[in-house]
Parts: sequence; C-alpha cells; structure tokens
Amino acid sequence: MAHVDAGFEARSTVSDQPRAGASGEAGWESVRQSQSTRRQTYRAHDVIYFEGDDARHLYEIVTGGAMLYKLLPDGRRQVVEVLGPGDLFGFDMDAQHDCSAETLVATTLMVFNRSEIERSSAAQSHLTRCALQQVCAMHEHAVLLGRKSAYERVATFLMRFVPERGTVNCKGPDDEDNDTGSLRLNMTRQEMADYLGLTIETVSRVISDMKRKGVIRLEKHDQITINRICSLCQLTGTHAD
Amino acid sequence: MAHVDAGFEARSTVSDQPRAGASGEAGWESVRQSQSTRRQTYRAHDVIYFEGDDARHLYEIVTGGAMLYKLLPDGRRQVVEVLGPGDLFGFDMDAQHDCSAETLVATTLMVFNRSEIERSSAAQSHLTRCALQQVCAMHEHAVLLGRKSAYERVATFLMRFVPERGTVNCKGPDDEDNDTGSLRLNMTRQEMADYLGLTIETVSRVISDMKRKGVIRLEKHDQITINRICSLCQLTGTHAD
DNA sequence: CGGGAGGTTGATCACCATCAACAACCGTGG
DNA sequence: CCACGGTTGTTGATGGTGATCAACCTCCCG
Repeated sequence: MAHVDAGFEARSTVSDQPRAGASGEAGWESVRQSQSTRRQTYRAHDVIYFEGDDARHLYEIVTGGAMLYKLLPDGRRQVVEVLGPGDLFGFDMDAQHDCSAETLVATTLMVFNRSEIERSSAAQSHLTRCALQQVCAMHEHAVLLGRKSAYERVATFLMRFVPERGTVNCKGPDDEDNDTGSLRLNMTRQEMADYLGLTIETVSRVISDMKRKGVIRLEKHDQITINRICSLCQLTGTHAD
Repeated sequence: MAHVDAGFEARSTVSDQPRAGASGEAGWESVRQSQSTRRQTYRAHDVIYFEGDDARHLYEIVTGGAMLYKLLPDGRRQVVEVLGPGDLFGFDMDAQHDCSAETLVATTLMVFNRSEIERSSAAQSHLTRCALQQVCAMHEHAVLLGRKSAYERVATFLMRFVPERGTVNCKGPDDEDNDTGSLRLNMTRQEMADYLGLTIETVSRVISDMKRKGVIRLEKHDQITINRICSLCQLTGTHAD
C-alpha cells in the first residue's frame, strides 16, 4: 500500500537535505520566491510559536527539524508531530495556532504570509496535499498511541527513519547478511517520550534492552545503528509474523 | 427527544441533522448536485470501505454517523475518527484508503467521484478546510491517547457531545443550579474503547463510577444525562482547576 | 577538574488489561 | 405472553506493563 509509504515520507527524518520531490511543484516554487517570503534561522530547541499565538504565517522546513506539541495545564506534554525538511506547518484552521512549535536542532525555515498562500491556488493545492499527508500520518500515530506497547512504539519510531523499509511494500534486505542501517535521532529522550506517549525512563529502558538483545547498537546517545532491520521491523507490531 | 448533540463544531456528534454552516459554500453545493454524485444509505455497522481499497470516492455524511479505523495484524483495532453529519471522509492522499470506514448507526451518505472533486476548485477548498479541521482534531486526540488517564478520556469523550461547553471559550453554565445535558452516544462500548485506546471493561467501569458519583445518569446504555456539566468538565484534564 | 544537563538503572507502585462469570437487553418463535 | 439464545454490557479477581521515585552514571564544556 503506497499510502503508508507516503506517510513515512511525510514524517521524514530530521536530516540535512530536503527530500526529493517534496516541493517540486512549479506554482509552489513561485510562492517561495515571492518577496514577502523570508528565510529564518533558529538554534536547537528554540520556540517558533506558542499554542494560542495568532497564526499569521506558514512555515516550511528547509534544513533541520521541528516538533509540534500541546500541553495540559498540569504540565503533561504530547508531541503531536515531528517534522523534517520539506514539511509544512503552522497551517491551522483558525486564527490561533492549535499547537506550540519548537525546533529540535538548528533549523532554517521559509516563512510565508498566510495571505500570500490564500491568493495562490498552486500554494493551496500544495497545502492540501500536505494536510492530507498529515492526516494519514496522524492516523498511523493514533494506532501507535492507542494500541501499541512501549516496545512496539520505540521500534516503530526507529523504523521511521529507515528509508524504503518498514512499509507494507518493504523491499526486504538488499543483502541478506548485512541488513543494517544507521540513523541519527536529533531528539532528546524527553522529546521522544513525549512523542511516543511514554516516560523518559521507559524509552531509555527499551533502547537499552534492544541494545542488550543485539537489535541495535548505540554510537552516541542519538546515533543508532540497526543491526538487523528486519528484526526491528518485527517488533513494530504493524507486520504479521 | 431533541438531543443536544447538533452543535459541536469540529468533531461533530452523531445526530440526525446536518450541522448548520458545515457545507454552506455555493461551489461545494454545486458539486453536490452534480449528476455523477449519488446518495447512498447504509444500516448500522455496515462497512463502507476497507483499508487498502481503491479510493475512488469521497463521502459526506448527510445523516447518521461513521468511524474510521485501522487494524493491526493481531486484531487490535484503533478507531481514529468518529464522524457526524457534514463531515467528509475518504479523501486520502493516495490511491488506496488508509483506514476502513464503517457506519455507527443507520446512515445516509453523499458519494462523490474523486475526479469530480479534483475538477472543482470550490470543492478543493472545502476539502482543504475539512482536512485542516481534522488535523486539529487529531492533535487533540493524540493528547488524549498519549497523556490522559482512562477517567479523563471518557470524560473528554462525553464532553465532546455537549455543545458550547468544554472548549476553551466555554460559557459556563447558563443556570448555575441546572447545569445538565442529555446525549446519545450511538456507539457500542467496544467502539468507544477502540476510539479511546482502552478496553471495553475499563470504559464500562469508568462510566459506572461516574454514575455512582452522581456525575452522570444512564437512561439507556447509550443515552446519558450529565448532571453537572462543569463537574464532568473538571475531569477531562484539559482545564486547570 | 568540577559542574550541570541529559541519560541510565533499580525498586516499588498504580493503573489498566486480562480472564472469567454474570446480568441486562433484544429480537425471534413457540 | 413467556421462553430462548445471542449480543452487549457489567462486575469481580488478579496480574503485568509502564509510571513514579530515587540514585547514579556519562558526557560535555567550561
């Protein structure tokens, strides 16, 4: 099923390069070059806007990564989206943002005026595509939050950063004996926990356990090598044995 | 009896009447009247389509209610959206549906051809609005699934059916001493549980407990009277004490 | 070398899932 | 009308998963 694939692409990894094809439309490109559009850079863990702020702009990630989150009054936090290069955010229905937005790492954004977007039909349709993609991604994430075990959540999260794998039309390993992959998270344990609906301790424990069992290897805290991608994939809960 | 449930905005309840203003745009109306558009009726718990089916149509609920859900291979189910009159669904990014769709009660739908939608820019913009609304709704639901207790989940779910209340700009009770509301769920306990990321037993227990504590009263299993809406609202976790 | 933030590990507990039995409800047919 | 079987919902007993509390470690960076 191609859609799951697209869902994964939509929530791309936090990397340095924009994904190919993510913003390839000509009309969108012209909005990008509009003079009211500007470029802005942030450092890691900077707030871009708060929930409740007036939603005047639309943002596109050029390089780096960001997250959207909501807070409950007692301080509980839920990260609702993790975004990478090419992803759009800040397009809320209403006049106010429904989430806070924060960078994960040093990030540069394109900042569009809302009015600009509303004038261009090409921009509109690009926005629609992104929104629909996000709906799919959120559906997938709802399954994770509502029905998966801690182990499955972490495995699913890690698989997300492996291109071409873990989806329904997974190719399987290119090389049977060397089915490895390396990835950098660019998120703290707290951010992961808040995204996965877990605590920091549980995330840490699961990762340690995966390491102990030889599924992954930790180069640094946020630099992980997956020893056998297929094994990790089995742990996600989304695929039949 | 006229249930209270006709007025909630983004995530409307399952009721008999379409929400006012939900589809009031002229352009959308014209697509509705296109000859390729047809009307279709379903009985309760009928499948509209399965995850993975070709996505040829777009659906709008006229009367009744439906849900979208995803299944894991071992049978775990997560209901990702609950939809009422005026709501659109079936608009996935890709060629295949990313969720299954099923009616909750007897339902009539408008069925649009995808190609029809893609031709009309008015339809496009209506679709975008709906998609953005759904993204917001999903964000809220992610908080529920990731961070709320069983009690808070059920309370949040019930509050959703009370118009003009439980939102940020809640008016407070009209009448201090008679802050009640009546609602019909139109969902089985299993459907609620799968939506809230709980088990059927937990949902049942929480509801029994609310009854015991005098927060609600059960007329029938899916017909509930809220004795003090404000009390219920306190239990949702979304509002400071 | 020292301090601090972020991460790990251990012990314990609580919430909710699971398993199991039972009750209420509903339509059907005698 | 009641008996019935099946479906749906409730309640109880028990256990497991993951939260909580607390101590410690490890990596940076001055």
